[in-house]
Amino acid sequence: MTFYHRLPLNANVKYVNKHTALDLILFAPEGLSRVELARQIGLTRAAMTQIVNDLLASGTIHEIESSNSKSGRPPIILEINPQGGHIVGIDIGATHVNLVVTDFSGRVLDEVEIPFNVKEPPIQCLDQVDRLFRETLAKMNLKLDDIEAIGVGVPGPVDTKAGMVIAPPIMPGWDRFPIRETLEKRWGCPIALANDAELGALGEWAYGAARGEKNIAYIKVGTGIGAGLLLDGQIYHGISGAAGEIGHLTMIENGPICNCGNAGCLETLAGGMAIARQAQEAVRKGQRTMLSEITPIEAITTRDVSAIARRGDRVAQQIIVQAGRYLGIAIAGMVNLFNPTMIVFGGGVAQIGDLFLQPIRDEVQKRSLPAAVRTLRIQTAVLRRRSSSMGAVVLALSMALHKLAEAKERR
Amino acid sequence: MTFYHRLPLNANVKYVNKHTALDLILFAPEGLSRVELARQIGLTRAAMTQIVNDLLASGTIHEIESSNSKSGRPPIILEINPQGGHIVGIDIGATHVNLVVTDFSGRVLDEVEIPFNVKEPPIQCLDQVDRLFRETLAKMNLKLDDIEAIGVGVPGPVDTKAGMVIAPPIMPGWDRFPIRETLEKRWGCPIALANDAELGALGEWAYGAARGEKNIAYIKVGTGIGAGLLLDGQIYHGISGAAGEIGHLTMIENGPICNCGNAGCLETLAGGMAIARQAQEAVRKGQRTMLSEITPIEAITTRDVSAIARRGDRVAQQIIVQAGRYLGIAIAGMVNLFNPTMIVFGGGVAQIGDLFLQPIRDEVQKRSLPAAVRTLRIQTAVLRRRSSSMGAVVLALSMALHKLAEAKERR
DNA sequence: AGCAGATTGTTAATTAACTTGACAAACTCA
DNA sequence: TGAGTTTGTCAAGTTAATTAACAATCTGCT
Repeated sequence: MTFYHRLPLNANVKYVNKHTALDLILFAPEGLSRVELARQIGLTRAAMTQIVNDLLASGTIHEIESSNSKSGRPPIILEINPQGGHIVGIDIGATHVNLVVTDFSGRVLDEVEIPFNVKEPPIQCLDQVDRLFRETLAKMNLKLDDIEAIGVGVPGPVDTKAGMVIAPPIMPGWDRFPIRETLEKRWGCPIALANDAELGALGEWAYGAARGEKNIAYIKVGTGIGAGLLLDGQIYHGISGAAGEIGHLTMIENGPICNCGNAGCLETLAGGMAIARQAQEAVRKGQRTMLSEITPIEAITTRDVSAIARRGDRVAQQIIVQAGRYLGIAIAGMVNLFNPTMIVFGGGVAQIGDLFLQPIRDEVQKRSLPAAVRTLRIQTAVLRRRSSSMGAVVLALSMALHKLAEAKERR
Repeated sequence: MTFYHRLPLNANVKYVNKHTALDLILFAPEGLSRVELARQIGLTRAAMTQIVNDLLASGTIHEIESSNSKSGRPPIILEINPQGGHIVGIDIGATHVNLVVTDFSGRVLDEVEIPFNVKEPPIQCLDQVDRLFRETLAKMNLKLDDIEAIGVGVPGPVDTKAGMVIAPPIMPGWDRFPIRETLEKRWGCPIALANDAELGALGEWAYGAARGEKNIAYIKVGTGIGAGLLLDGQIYHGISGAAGEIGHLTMIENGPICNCGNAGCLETLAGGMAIARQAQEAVRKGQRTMLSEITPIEAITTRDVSAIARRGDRVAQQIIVQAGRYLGIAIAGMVNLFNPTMIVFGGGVAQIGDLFLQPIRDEVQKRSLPAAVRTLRIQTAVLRRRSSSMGAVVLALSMALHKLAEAKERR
């Protein structure tokens, strides 16, 4: 069924069509011609000429030559004008901050990443992010004025309107802290705040493994586990921004105790924390493994397990495969519920690669509806550590572009 | 983020606004005035007068007087014209067929239900539905011509465009059988085909427990278990129509064998089949219970367990509570994933009531994110056995109305 | 080279849908 | 009874789209 999409309030037709065209250009990797735009939106070429002229006049887009044509006049390709300014994407993770600076075409001009601890007080944390941001700008000889918009991802449920996180499990000190307001005041620049997994989905959809896919899920497997959902090219947020919180699905009714208070949560079995803990337990039990070379035992990290597994250690491999299996069961459930075209795995643990991914694929293959599996692809993120910060760029860029397209429209 | 909704192809603005207005009137329980419509769509009153005149001229809607006004001229309330014709909604379940005939305002004029076996060949099944349909028309002194549209729900993943089911687990004989084509040929009337759980969601949203909710899930707990999702007022279908297939979520890794081939599926623990099976096992084990009064043991049904539980039998109660608990765990996962505003339980087993619902609520409360639980309501379907067939009516009615609004528009 | 055929993009005239602003209609309240 | 308020309509003006013709620029063929 298609109930007709409601136009935004104060529906101005040209407004809608112009911005639709802008979005289409933004997300077409190779650019679009006027004719192609007209076809996709359902307008005539004549109308599209008008709209495109508007966008050109505002400097939002520009024309580039093209040579590939089978017959007839070659189309003039339209692209976002990269000279429009700079965009910054910031991914605030549990244990790191990743920051990228791009131009308006999404090309990464610089990237930095620092270790970080989200459990510290928000003001202190944001100070640290502020320093990183300003240092990077200085290094690039950029001023605050050169930045048109900034996207920020955080690892918790976001209230987009309020610009804050609500009751976040892994960053309780941030509950209702006015993140967007604080940063906007500091940087004097429009800020878009979103959940990091949602941004990962958006990033991989716009620039990564999931280009052109219709319904995707991005699974961030780091210290914790979260999912970002993109339905029909839109972030699906849920009613209170808590959609995609798969880390606390109950996998074993009386399994290991989770710090959320329940038992047998997915995170206690498949996250980075779970892998490290199981490795430490294996050593304590005295199993024959290279993991025991690391001292003290508490220092064993997921990265160690991954490295040692790659060197052929059976115990380490077994831990990773088992984690993958549990994650696979959860993902299989998600596939039955969402029936997406693609699932992209990102975050630190996902970097382990096929050793981790294959048991996931196996379980999904085994446990999901054949109809759903047939149309499904499962892959790792191609933007790697940048998935979320590039998603933040997309969000900020979209914001900046639509503003630019309006701003100069006064005729 | 809001990427601007794309208008349908051949975007005719008036077309969109007219149909948006029509949908708003259709789903406003008490009707709407021109001013209210204008406010919701974002047009002026003058423009709305034009659009409403169009709809009035086509006979799609009609005006009714209203008296409630605080001050100023009382608004003229607009409603769907019930005289537009008749709509039929048919819910083809695994073990029954429910058929309702309504007028254009969704008022039920007649309802019939017969036992049924979906495992028999599709042609035979559709013959049976055809007979039921024609008998009911005859009884009501209606002719085929009086029916403007028919909605049909089936218990499997539907390819809406093709009008058939794809690889359905519980009705394998129907795979790719041209259901819509067959019925359209027989009845010479537009048919809308959809999944029964999706229709349940739609029905409860339009006329039942979930009116005005934004994101809802309808859980059909009958012989099997399936979910229908309504996200932002639209059926969420997934890419291959397999969204919401929660019956085969893995709940216990090495649990009871399911007829889908896996082990520990939700359906083996919480569906109608599971409840009956466990009751039979309890009697075989010689537990002290009223269930043992039923002979032969194989004849014990879910309905028996429900009835005996209501009379205070501990064993029967325990079976139902345990089923509710498992379902609750699955639903808790779904809540973390979807973050809906409401979950509505329908289907035969859900009719048990609070004995079944309370353990579900408890588990969800315990296992889902607090942010998601706070905004969530869990209830039983108010349309009872009619949820899905009323959803089919909504689908068919929407189809018929939008056609009617266009048909007479030639000026 | 030169022309047919194809496709893209533009222009001018026309049409359709919406807005503006004024006003009539129908109620409540003092 | 009249002031205040809200709904609905009307006529004129505005804007964004369509239609239809044409210019521009390529490929392919002879």
